[in-house]
Amino acid sequence: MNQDIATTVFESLASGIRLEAFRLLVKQGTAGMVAGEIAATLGLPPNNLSFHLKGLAQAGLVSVTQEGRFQRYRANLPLMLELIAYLTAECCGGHPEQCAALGQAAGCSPALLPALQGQPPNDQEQA
Amino acid sequence: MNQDIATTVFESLASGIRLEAFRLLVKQGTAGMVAGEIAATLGLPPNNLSFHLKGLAQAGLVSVTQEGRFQRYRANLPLMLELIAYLTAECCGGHPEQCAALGQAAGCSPALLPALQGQPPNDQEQA
DNA sequence: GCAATTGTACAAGAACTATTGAAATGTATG
DNA sequence: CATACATTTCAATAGTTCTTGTACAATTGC
Repeated sequence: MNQDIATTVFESLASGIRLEAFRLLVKQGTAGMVAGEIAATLGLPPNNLSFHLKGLAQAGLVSVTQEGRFQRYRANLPLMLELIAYLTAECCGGHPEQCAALGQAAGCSPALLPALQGQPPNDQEQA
Repeated sequence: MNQDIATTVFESLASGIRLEAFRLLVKQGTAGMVAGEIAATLGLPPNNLSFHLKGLAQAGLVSVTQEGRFQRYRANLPLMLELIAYLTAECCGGHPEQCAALGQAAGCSPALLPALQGQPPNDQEQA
């Protein structure tokens, strides 16, 4: 993870259409969805959705697989985890207990946490 | 958390300048930094930085406190946690074990995790 | 009250992004 | 081989964002 990748990812999620498409794919998990399904679910013209899915794919947030004449899209969760780690790197200048005074967030994330906890804090490649 | 807030936050972090400013403030923790310090650290013209800090503040990612003639900025970590929860809401369609096959992310985030784990998965306000 | 310092607000131009419609690509089917 | 289907690509337009320079407001100290 570096600044370029991070800004690209954020830029990708800065559009309501791309954000909804990504969240929809997160919900589907490894099953993913084909382009037409996504367009129908979100009520969007296929060419417009294709434009945004392309952006998500270039940012690495989704992956694409061809299935006959369908294109199946899947969310890339590991990238999100890297991004979170990048954002909170060296957080609170070595006094992370300051960050612990929080009380929100839910969803499915608990399932993601073991992966986070298994790693000791380490420096990113920042200068 | 809703789509509007989420896109605003992502939009805020989609600029390299704002991303670096936010990460810098995350590192400072509750101490925060005054505008001039941030501008000097990032090597930016004060008016340009002010423009971007304003965007971060409007998105809620940073808070501002006046200290005499200084403006002290601090990162808003709880908002980031809400955002992460929003992104991963209902992830994998009720089969979150699919998400567990990850292995990355680090930094200070382990300190943030108890806050996440304390909550059972629940629905967001999406339709 | 006056000047210096810190920080923000405003305006203009260049660059970028989003949406739409039409056409093209590639795959399955009769 | 011809047709229908799923998706992408291209071109044009409209709107938005970023950067720079200048001007303004607020606080401090004499």
